[in-house]
Amino acid sequence: MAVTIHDVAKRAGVNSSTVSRVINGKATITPETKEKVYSAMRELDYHPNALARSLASGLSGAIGVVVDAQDADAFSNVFFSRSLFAIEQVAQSRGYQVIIANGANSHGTRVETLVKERKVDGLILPPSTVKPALMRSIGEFPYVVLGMPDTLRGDTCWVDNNNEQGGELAARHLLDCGYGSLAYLGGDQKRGFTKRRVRGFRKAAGEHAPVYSTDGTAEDAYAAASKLLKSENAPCAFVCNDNLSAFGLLRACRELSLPVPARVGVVAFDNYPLAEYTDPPLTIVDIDTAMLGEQSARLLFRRIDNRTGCQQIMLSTALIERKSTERMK
Amino acid sequence: MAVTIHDVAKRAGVNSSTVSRVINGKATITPETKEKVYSAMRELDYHPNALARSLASGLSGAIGVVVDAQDADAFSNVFFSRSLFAIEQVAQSRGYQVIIANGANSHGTRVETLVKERKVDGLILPPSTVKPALMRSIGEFPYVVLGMPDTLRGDTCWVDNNNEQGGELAARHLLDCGYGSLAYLGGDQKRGFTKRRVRGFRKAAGEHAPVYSTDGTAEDAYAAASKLLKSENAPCAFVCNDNLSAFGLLRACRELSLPVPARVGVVAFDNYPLAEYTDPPLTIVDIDTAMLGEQSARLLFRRIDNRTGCQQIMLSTALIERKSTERMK
DNA sequence: AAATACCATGCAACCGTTTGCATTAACAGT
DNA sequence: ACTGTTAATGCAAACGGTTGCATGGTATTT
Repeated sequence: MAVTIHDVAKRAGVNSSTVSRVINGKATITPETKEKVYSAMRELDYHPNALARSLASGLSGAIGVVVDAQDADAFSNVFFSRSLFAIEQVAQSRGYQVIIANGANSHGTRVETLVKERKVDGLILPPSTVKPALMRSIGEFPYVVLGMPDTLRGDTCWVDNNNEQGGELAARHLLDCGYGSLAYLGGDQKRGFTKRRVRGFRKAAGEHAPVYSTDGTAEDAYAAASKLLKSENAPCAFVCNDNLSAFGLLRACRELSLPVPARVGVVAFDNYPLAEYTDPPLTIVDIDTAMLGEQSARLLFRRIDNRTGCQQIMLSTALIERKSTERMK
Repeated sequence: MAVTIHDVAKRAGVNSSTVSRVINGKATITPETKEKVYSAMRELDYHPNALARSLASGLSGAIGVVVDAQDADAFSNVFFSRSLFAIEQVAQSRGYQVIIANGANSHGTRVETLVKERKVDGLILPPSTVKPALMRSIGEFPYVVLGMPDTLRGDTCWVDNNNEQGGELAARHLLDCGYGSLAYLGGDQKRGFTKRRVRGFRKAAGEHAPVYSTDGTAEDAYAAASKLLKSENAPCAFVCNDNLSAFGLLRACRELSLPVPARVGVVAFDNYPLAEYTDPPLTIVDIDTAMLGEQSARLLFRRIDNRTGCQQIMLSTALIERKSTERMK
C-alpha cells in the first residue's frame, strides 16, 4: 500500500538498486538518471521506510540518552533538559533520532536491551550507570558518559565540567571580594561531583574550611544555615552546592536580618532560570549544560563513525557575578 | 555474527517460526517446546533484533514526543519535562521507546518525516504544531495533542488541564480571602491557554477586571507590577500567569514595602520546584503535568491499538495554599 | 583499431523477523 | 475402524531496503 523503492524504480525506468544509490549518494549516477529518479520520487511522494533501511544497513539511526531518575523532578532537572536539547540538535543535524530511556529501576537491563536489540547505535549515559557488569555486557558498543564516572578508567569516554576548578573559582571569588571565613553548604559527599567541588573549594579556602552536607532540599539547607549563622564563629560567605541550597541559605539570612551581600556572601553552582530572580540575584558558577550536551553528542558520533579512540573532555566553568556577592573596599 | 532466531531454532530443534511464536506468545505451544526454546535462548544469550521485528511487523515500537522549542529554556520547561517523564513510564510499560523531536524550525516537515518514514507508531504533539496542512498530511495517523489546540475541531484528540477552571479557582480564592480588587498579570494574550485562564479569572473577578500582559519574563512582570502598585487604585491581589511573573511581582512588592500576603495577595499558575522557596512561598494553581503526560500517553496507545474513537480529556487544576495569600478576618 | 580502464547500472542475495497456509499427528464421535 | 476436528509445528513468502558482483558500454590509451 505504501509506495516502495520498487514503485519508484519502475516509474523511473531503472532498477531499485539505482534508486537506493541515488538516495544514499554513494555511487556515481548520471545526472539524467538522477533527475528521473528524483521526479519519480516526487510524483509518487515517496518516503523511504526507515525500518527496512535499518534492517538492511544494520544501523538503527537512533542514539539513546539514558536518565537515572527515580522521580519526575530529577528528570526535569535543568541540567538534564538543557543537555538533552543540545544533544537533540546535534543528532538532528546527522539525521539521527534521540531515544530517551529512564533506566533507574532495572539494574542496567534497560540499557542492555537497547544495545542488544539494536535499538540504538550509541548511548549517552549518566555516571551512575557506569558499572563493570554493564560495561562488560555492552563491550565495544559506542557510548559516552555525561559526567565524570566515580570509578575512573582510562578507556571510558566522558564529558564533564570541571567541578574542582569551579569550586576553586567560587572560593577564590569570595576571598577576592574580601569575605573572611568561608564554608561549603549542601550536597551529598558521596557523590563524585560534590567531592570534586569541595576539593576545589578547599584548595582556595584552606584544607580545613568547613563543609556542611545536606539532603539536597532547600529546607535542609535552610535549617543548617539558620543554626550555623546564629553560632559564634559563623562563616561570612558560602559556596552552595546548588541553587536550592542557596535558596535555603538566602531565606535564613533574611530571617536573621543578615544582609546579602553586605554581611554574607553567596555563590552557588548551577544556573537555574530562576537564579536571576532571587533576592538578591545569585552569583553563580555557571555550568554550560548545553555545551556539555553538544560535546557529548559530537563525541558519541565520532565513536559511532569510527570505533577507535576514546576521549575525556573537561569543560571549564565560569563565574557569573550578580548581587549576592560584592567587592568590599 | 549476532545470534539470530534461526540459531535458537536450530539449537532447540524446532523451526524459527516456532521460536517467533514462543517469543510473541501468539499461538498455542506445547510446554515442552516452550521450555526447549527458552533454554536455547538462554544458552545462546539471544536478543531479538528489534529492527527486523519492526520491518516484519510494520510497527516501529516507538512513539514520538514533539517539542516546539526555539531555545533550550523552553525545552527545559518543567511542564514539558515532567510530562515527558510520565510519558516515558507509560511507554516503557508497553515496551515502547520514546523519541523526542524538536520540530520548531521546520514547518512540520520534521513531524511528517517521523510519520512517513515510519519511525514512530504515534505522536504526542504540542498545540502549536496542529495546523491543517500537517493534519491533512498525516491523515489517520494516531496522535494526541498535549494541550488544547487553539483551533478546535471535533476530530482532534487532546489532553489538557482546565485552564478556565484554574483561572476561576484562583480568582475565587483571592475573593474568599477577602482581597478587594483583582488583576491578572503576565502571559501572552495570543496564546490559547492564557486566554482561557483570563476568561476563568474574569468569570469570578468580574468581566472588567484588569489584565496586564507581559513578554513572559520576570523582568517585565516586575516593571509592570511596580508601575501598577504605585498608581492610585492599585489592585489588592494578583493572579499570575506563571511562576516567573509571580517572581517579578514579589520583587516589586518587596521594593515598595508592600507586605505579601497582608497587603497584596498572590496566586500563580504552574508549580515550579522553586515556587515553594520564594519569600513568601507561593500559593499555586497546580497543574498536574505528570498526570497530563500519563493521560496523553495512555490515550495515544488506545488510538494505536484501535484506530477508532477520539477523545478529549480535561483535567481539573487544584489550589495549593501557601503563604502568598491569607484569609482575612 | 585493438586493448584497457572505468563508469553507470542491473541482478540477486541478504538483513532477521512475522505470518498465512499447509501438514502432521492425535483424539473424539459415530 | 473410519472420518472430522483440532492442536502443534513446519514451510516459505513477505517486509523494503542495501550492496557485492557482474555486465555492457563508452572513453582513454597505445
